[in-house]
Amino acid sequence: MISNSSKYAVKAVLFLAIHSSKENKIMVKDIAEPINVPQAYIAKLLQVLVKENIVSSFRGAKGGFYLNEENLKKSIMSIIMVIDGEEKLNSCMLSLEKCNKEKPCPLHHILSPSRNIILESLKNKTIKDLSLNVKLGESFLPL
Amino acid sequence: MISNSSKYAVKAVLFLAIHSSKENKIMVKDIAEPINVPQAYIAKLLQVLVKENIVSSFRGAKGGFYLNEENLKKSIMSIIMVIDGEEKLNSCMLSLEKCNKEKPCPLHHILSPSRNIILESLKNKTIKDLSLNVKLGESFLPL
DNA sequence: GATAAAACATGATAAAAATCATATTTAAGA
DNA sequence: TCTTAAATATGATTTTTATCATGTTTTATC
Repeated sequence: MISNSSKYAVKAVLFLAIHSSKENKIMVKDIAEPINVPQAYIAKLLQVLVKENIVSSFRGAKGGFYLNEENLKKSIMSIIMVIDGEEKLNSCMLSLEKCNKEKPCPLHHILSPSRNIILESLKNKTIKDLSLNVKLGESFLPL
Repeated sequence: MISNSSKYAVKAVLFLAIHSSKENKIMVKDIAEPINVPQAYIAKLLQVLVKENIVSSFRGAKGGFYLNEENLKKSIMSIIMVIDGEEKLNSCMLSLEKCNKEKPCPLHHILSPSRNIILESLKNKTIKDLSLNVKLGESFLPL
């Protein structure tokens, strides 16, 4: 349902949300190590996040990645959408193909309500929300 | 979180639950086609399900697959366990590695409750439960 | 300007998941 | 007991996902 890549991307973005700012850019190698993801791999993911306006970057010497206010307002869902694409997320869980309210598969009733709650949460929660959570000591990163 | 293989396995098992009996065995090719899964692929999955006592089979001419009463009592979870293994299911959703109640990742609070509901349902619902559901017209298979 | 430090772009490789193919064993029926 | 129909076993291929490598562009600093 949700790829490894998306998980990595979420980790990286939250790391940036907590540790970076426009004045304090962070370069890939200093993101990759603490979140425990191969550098070349997260570099690639960061590039698509930059292109999609979820992460900001600055090239050249003294460059690096950071999140601006606009970036911080993006939802967790938007990260996953950008990395995995919509179909993947919507065909998620166990739900078999072409399963919907009118013609539900045998698992639809069981999984759908929880699944919807999860999707809604991912849509509503912003990057800022979760980073605040970490700053308040209610959750932890990295793990 | 849950592999394609597991989805296929669940489809096949439910199909057998609805259409087979000890007196009416069904052979792979007559399972594969209606559930829309490659024959050789589902054949392999069925073999591990047989080995794990979730499906019954009979070799040779007039042979085929079917579910007996004992099989029907197995949970949906047990199918997934057998195909995907435990780790996969427990490291599921977005939860980052080594995330637990004591040291929750930033997504833990968001995902955990729904995730637990889903896992519990999968544990509690038997194959028979779901097939009954289909027989009563409350859900559909195949889709 | 020249140099160095960084992101960016692109493609190659490796590992895992999904799919296909083929040969072996078992049982029924003639 | 021979033939045929089925599951079973095993391994090969393909596709997808994850990872690695290398060259190019941009910017700060000397």
